[in-house]
Amino acid sequence: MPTLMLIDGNSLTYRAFHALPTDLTTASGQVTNAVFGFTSMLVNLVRDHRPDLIAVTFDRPEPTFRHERIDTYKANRAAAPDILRQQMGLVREVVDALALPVVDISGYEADDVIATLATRARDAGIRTIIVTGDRDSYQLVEDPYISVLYNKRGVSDYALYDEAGIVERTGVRPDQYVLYAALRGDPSDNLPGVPGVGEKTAAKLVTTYGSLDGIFSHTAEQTPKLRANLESSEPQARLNAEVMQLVRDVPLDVDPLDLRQGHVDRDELMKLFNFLEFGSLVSRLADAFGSALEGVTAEQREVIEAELTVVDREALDRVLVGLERQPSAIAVAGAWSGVPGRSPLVGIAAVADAGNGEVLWFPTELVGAAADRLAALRLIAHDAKPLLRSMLDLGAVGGNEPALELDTKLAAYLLDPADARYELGELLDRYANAELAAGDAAPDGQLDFGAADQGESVAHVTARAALGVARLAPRLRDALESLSLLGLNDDVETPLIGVLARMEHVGIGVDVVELRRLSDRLVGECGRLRAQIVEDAGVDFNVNSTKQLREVLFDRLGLTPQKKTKTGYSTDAASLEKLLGQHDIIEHLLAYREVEKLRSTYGEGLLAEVAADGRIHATFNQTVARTGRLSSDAPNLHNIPVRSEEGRQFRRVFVPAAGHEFLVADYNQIELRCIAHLAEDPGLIESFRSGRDIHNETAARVFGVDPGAVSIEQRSKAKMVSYGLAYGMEAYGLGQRLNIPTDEAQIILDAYFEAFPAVKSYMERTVAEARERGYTETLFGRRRRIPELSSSNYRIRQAGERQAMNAGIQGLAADIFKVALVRIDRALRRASMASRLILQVHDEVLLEVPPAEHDAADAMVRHEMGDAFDLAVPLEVNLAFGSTWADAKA
DNA sequence: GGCTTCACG
DNA sequence: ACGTACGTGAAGCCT
Repeated sequence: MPTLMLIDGNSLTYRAFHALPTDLTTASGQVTNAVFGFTSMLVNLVRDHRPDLIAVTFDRPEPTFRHERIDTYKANRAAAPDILRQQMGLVREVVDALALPVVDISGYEADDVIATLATRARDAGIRTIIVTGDRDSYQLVEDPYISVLYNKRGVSDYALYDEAGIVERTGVRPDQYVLYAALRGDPSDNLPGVPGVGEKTAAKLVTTYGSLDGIFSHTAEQTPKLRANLESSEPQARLNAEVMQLVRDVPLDVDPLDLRQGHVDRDELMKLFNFLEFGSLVSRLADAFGSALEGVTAEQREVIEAELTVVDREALDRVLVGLERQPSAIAVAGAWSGVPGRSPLVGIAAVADAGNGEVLWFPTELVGAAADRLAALRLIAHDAKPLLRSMLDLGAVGGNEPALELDTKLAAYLLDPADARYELGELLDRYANAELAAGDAAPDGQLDFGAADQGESVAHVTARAALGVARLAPRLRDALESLSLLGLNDDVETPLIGVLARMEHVGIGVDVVELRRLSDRLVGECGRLRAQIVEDAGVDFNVNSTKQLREVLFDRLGLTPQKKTKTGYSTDAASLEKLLGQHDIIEHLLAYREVEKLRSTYGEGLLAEVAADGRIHATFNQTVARTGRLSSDAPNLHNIPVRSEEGRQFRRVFVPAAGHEFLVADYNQIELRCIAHLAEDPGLIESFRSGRDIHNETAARVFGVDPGAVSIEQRSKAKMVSYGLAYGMEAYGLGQRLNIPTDEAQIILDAYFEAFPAVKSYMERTVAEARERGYTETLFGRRRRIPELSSSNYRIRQAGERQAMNAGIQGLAADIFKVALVRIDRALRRASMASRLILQVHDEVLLEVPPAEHDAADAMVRHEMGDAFDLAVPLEVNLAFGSTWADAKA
């Protein structure tokens, strides 16, 4: 007996979508979780059941608006459909590419089409396996002709039901199933059941009475409660039965015997699978479809292997001349004895001609001599910044501007800044269908130089890395182009690498004596406060342990907990402040926390980072922040205290080189200006263009008073709303920060959005667009995936919406600032100035300026920052000079 | 390695 | 009924 497999395309796609994470995407950002899951299921089903005949059914486009609203029991349905809908078309393409028959009769439910085909097949003596995640098809089961392969959940959890299976699962026979289901209802189709009737009761009623009429004519035999429920639900149950009964005679012009796989166009199939990056599925195709796809294999996967030529002093000049004559970029990779860029460079591997040339190894003793000329080449590298920094540290790079053509790590970050890691081996796997040789990468993805014995193994690992870079670069360049990211990459991010490398290399001067003194003072103060706190508590405990502190405050002293964390009551500053006055310990704790933070992180922490040259050389990370911002570590120079007087002392220990002064410049209100521009809000734009105090202007509009009559409180409230705006703040959060009730905060928020209506619609528009696409985009084209937007968890989804609102704003500000950095650096070099960029802090730059360049630097920085980008409002720059970081403020 | 807290924009 | 402001990095505790 031939076997027909009928696959419910919509149902399986829907299951796949919810079983797999939406961060499953192609290099070009297309989410593929549902289409991948469906295809994988399809291949496995065919492999395992070998049907002679097969068809896939599709019905209505996707959950309609009406469905989304009604299906409140599945909150995820409301948020998910956009990126699910995108993939439905791809699922159809996969099915078409495999030349599988599609039965798609608009106007009929897929269920009814399946029921009709299964019935016809039965009449023709064909066995049918129905594959679906929809229980309605249980009613069709009929030995030996029709069985249901029910997708319970996920992509591999199935149950195959024959008649006995249905009885075992539900307690009723397939021909009784409609009756049973009518009593229970189906929330996903918005069909309520009889209250109080679950699996057991429904099965009992059905087997006892056999029909709706039977059940409803014997309600008197039930318990009073069930009787009442049955009687009040009778109309609904009868309606359910009518709706759930599948139609088995849909007018289809299809003969089950015609449902055979057609001729597969292998080129088309491979094109589609390559686009979807379904490499792993390709090898499974022949296994499932046999002769139709025999011989179809995935693109050959390359394991990177390299022969290397060790360059010696004698050959150095000849080798470098050879590289200098290369028409295309040279792929390079560096090896270090420790942290890349921060420890001694062991050597550099280089390969020309897109990886087809000799792989050259410049051992450590030649790097110094070669660095200047290597840096003058057009280079591609994976994470070029440490390499550039080491070349600068070697003192071998003169005036040459390293001409970076592509940084594969940076490119991968731009393609998907939501990713956690961008290690070479992972990118080769993902983008180039290649892999590093076994052992080249440690479990964390970093290159593994073996025993770091500076011998052969280091050279070989590095050589293979250089070759990997050569393989990867063209693929990433294509991916950047297809996402329209080449401009951002070539004009902003790649030029920035050298700027940051130089800033890291130069570092910032520290007055170590002063820092030591400051730190020591704090150590003493911490000790005194700690003793005081222990005395207040009446028991010795570790004040740094929140766990122990909780016990002291809330158990021993009986103070009132303010809010909870995952592990217990919170002891953070906001909670403690609410307890002020209730016990002396609170005041001392707050003081201790502040001083302890300064001591540990900024006192001891900064001292530990001062290098032998008396300067701090932080690392500026370009591939970390999901918004496009930079980050700083070892140490983090982005969070040096400024808000409190005590903390601000630390800015005094950052000092310019002898005979220089600091120039500090920052953008005024850049994020709020970005909001004004993006939202095109006339009121906000006008407020900024007036040049007057923005918070005062805002308060005047929000509270409907004259700008001259704005009170201090009104201004501070308006300021808080403006700050919270870019974060998607709600009334509750505003209330917390202003220390006012939530409903009062709501009134202020409402007034704000009434005064600036375009801001509100911008926020809504942004979230809607992000949900539809699965990612956000800045004006510069910087993308950020937000998979949280399709989470089934309301809280996570809401967080995703706030991220979406913020991404375009913080991201645009970051883009503008990066442009400013590149412009300042370029202006310094063009004018051959001695002033140097030292530091950046999101919207602030710090330069070291010799007295002779005071005025020139002032004018140049104002100009390059102010003109970095044209917004609908001016970019205002504050600028000041000083002899320490603390002094340089306007 | 997770959690809490807190420094900055 | 629930939770409630984006983005970082560092220190210290605890399992």
